[in-house]
Amino acid sequence: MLKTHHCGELNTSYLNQKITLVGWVSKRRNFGSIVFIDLRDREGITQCVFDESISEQIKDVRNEYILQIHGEVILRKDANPKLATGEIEVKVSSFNVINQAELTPMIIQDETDALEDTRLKYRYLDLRRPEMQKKLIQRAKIVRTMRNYLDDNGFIDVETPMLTKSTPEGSREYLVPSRVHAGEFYALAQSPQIFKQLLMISGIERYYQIARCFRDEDLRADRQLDFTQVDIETSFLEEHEFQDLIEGMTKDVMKAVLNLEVKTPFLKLSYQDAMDQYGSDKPDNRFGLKLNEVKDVFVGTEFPVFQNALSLKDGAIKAIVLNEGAHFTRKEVDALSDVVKKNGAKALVALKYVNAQLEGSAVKFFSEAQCKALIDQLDLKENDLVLLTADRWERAANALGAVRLALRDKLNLTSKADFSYLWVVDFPLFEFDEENNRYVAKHHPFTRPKVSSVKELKAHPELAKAHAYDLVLNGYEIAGGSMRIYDQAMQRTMFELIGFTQEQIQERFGFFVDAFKYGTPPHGGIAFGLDRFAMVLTQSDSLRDVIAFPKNASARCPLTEAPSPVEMKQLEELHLLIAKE
RNA sequence: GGUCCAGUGGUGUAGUGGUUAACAUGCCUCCCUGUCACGGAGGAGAUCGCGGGUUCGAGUCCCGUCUGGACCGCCA
Repeated sequence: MLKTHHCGELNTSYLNQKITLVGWVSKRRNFGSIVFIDLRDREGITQCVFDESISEQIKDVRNEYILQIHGEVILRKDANPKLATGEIEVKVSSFNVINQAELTPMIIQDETDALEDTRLKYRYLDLRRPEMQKKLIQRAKIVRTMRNYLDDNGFIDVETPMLTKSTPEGSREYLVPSRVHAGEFYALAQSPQIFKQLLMISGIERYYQIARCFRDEDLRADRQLDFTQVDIETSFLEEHEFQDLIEGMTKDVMKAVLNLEVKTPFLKLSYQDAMDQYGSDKPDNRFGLKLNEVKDVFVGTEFPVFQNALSLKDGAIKAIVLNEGAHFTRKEVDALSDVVKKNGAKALVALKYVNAQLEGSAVKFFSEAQCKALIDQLDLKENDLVLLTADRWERAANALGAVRLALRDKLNLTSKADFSYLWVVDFPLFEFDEENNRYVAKHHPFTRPKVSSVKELKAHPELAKAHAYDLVLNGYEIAGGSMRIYDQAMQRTMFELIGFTQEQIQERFGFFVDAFKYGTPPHGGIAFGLDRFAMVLTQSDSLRDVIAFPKNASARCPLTEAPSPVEMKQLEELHLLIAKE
């Protein structure tokens, strides 16, 4: 037996026992004739003491060597309350060096000073850090809790193909050339969407899968090329029944992982309200600074910045009031103005309310009545800062919503230890793609419209709402789903409205449309972004902290150096040629 | 595709156009019997990402390029 205990379990109840531990040398403290070694494994750290009878022998032992130590558990002279094993130590009688280690390129402790690039290159060392191990363990606990809940509620875990058919709609796909069929390609699944719907048609009724998905899009701190979805689909449930089920699962996860009780039901906000109040379809509602609509106040103003919004049917003038914000410097306001511009709106107008008067370069364009109306409507207090953006409704709301988040970060208005869930519901069914001059499905083309008939949908597609819902946690979309269309005519209408010809429908989704003919149950589901969920629950800043071997922001793996060129022979087998640049 | 930020011993940072590039940590040697971020003495370790330019003189200014990060577009 290599070891009798692990490095996190010994305490005073083991006093005087002879034990054997194996672990990595985390730290040496050398006092000449007495040497302390912190021995580390995945469960924790135990201090081992080498007294004068043996200290000379470990003179050459270095950090990250793997030691097997035999010894006796004894009480410490001075306990270390920071360690779980801090009341005891092991008096070493003998030891073996199981393996040596070269000097590591980074320090293996929680407070590492290494940059992420270095950490990813030596990920196997980075993952030795207790903090990283804790995150992986918490992630596993999230998955286990979700599995248990779903298993207990009659769900069946079914695997669906990763190599599947290309459906060039939605995100860009990874194509995989077929060796057997020259010139033909699989696509890596962007999601098991179609298969899980087919499983409903098969009568599986309740399905889930921990599914790896692949999307060839640019990465972000909260986006990876391949990521994990907890994919769920059910038949015969109403939207609210399904949401209740998901809330129950979320509650279990919070209890199991963080020992937190969360209150259900979660708040439900319509897309319209979320945008109006928070300027986001994934609002962080842990703090105030809600948006106000003040277009009415400025009707008839000469102020050029507001003219366009006032003339547009869907124009809006949105305002945020920041209490005690009047001290903001020009530079600070300019930084917020940059946020607005970056998010697509034209300009940010800043007004200060001091000495019971509005101040700011825009004020000269406003009538006294307009100023008074603004002060009343926003209920301004002395030293308030008012931030205004005028544009098309969605754009103005979105831009000011970004300002709201910038203020959150600047003023530290939230804590990562606070968790707030909400649903965003009643999304528009379509959005208009100006580039291609057509409607596209906001969620996806299988989403059930909230309309009474095909006729109604055809008459006013732009007005239709969707049976779609996003679960939002602290400003992150952690899950998204919908009730699906189960009517053939409705599904065909959806495809037509987003501009597919009959031939295209047949070519891309023929098998799917065909399946609908044979008794499709009402169904719907959701997909959790597991990585993102784990990121928020572990209070991490980046998805990369909860993925063992992630890609970096430029879609490379610094550890394996993927992607890489391949040999000509491989390309030939796949019937491929690389075009010269 | 775009915007912004960063690149200096192993690691992480400082560095106002001017001497031998500084600090912390890690590493090596020696000393130390109660440390736990141990302490003390000494030491090694950098062609300042790369290329070009301005200048008497560039880590510092300019241009290009590469790498990394954040964001916008994109992510049905």
